[in-house]
Amino acid sequence: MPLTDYDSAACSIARTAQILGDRWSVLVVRNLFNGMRRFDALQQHLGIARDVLTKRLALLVDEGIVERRPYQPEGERLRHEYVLTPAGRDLRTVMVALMDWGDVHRPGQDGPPMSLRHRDCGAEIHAHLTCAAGHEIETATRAELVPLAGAKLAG
Amino acid sequence: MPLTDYDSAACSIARTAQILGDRWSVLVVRNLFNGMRRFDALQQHLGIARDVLTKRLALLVDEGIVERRPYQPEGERLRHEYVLTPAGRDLRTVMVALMDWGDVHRPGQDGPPMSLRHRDCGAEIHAHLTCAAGHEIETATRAELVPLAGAKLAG
DNA sequence: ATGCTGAGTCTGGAATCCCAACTCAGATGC
DNA sequence: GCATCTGAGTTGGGATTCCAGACTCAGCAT
Repeated sequence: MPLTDYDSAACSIARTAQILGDRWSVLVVRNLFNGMRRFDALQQHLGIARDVLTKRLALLVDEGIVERRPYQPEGERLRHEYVLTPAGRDLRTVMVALMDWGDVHRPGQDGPPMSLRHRDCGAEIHAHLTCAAGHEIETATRAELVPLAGAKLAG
Repeated sequence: MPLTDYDSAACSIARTAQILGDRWSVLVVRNLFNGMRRFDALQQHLGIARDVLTKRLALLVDEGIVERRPYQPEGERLRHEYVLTPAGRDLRTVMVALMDWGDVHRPGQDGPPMSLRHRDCGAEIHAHLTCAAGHEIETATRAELVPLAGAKLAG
């Protein structure tokens, strides 16, 4: 049975893309990774419209990727900040994969703008594919997609 | 200098998200990875509006991710098919990272729908992060982002 | 000549997006 | 007490984009 007979929606890529698949979600998550927590900081740094940011954050909170957490700075009233949940932090592999691709294929004039380093040893961090047997999977390495129990037929 | 002083657009994640950051692009690329090459097949399998698919494919071709290639099936007239370029195939790490996240955090009732296997050895393929010194980077591992020459100040 | 098919293009209405202005609550100043 | 400021949204109107379905077009088949 060809893979194309399986329902496209029953695919983890589709489910993830449904959450992250818009112009802003990925950038919001990236800034949260960088420690930015406040609404106005996100809004100004990204240049996103305020109402859109409100909706994106609400969606990310609904999806369990972001937590809206109250806090009160010294001598100010109670406010809210946005921080990644553990599920959100698990998106780091996705973020690094996106960054790696951009570094190689859209480097800009002056080369890559940022480098992600392992804090313990200072070496650069990159995303890559390996199989469970430990083989490195390069771009040209052949792979095959095998349907499991969770697969559904289309139609 | 805090990271937030750097221009958000001068970021490889932003550049990549600008191309892949909509509801459909990622799914189109996924289907191209699965060997689907023809317009109508993509349109029907994804349920995407025809004009939107036309625009997405044109954008992916412009960006060098997809090649529009003429071919002529036996006894039919000349047609076009869409195939990934080497830059497009480099997106596999991104796709697998998205799939891995979905498998863990949005598994569906019956578990993950698909498994990606190394064709040579049959073992499952996953995306992960390692530093150049060979350390495995887990979700909780601390990392830091270091500005390079390509970084620009905001404003 | 007529029909069929793959690959689009066209059209009108729905949904999003953007920008700017407005609101609201509590802290601060006078 | 009263006006002001600030962070975090909410609201309103116009511009884009999205969608579904109808239409087009080229060449093979009958």
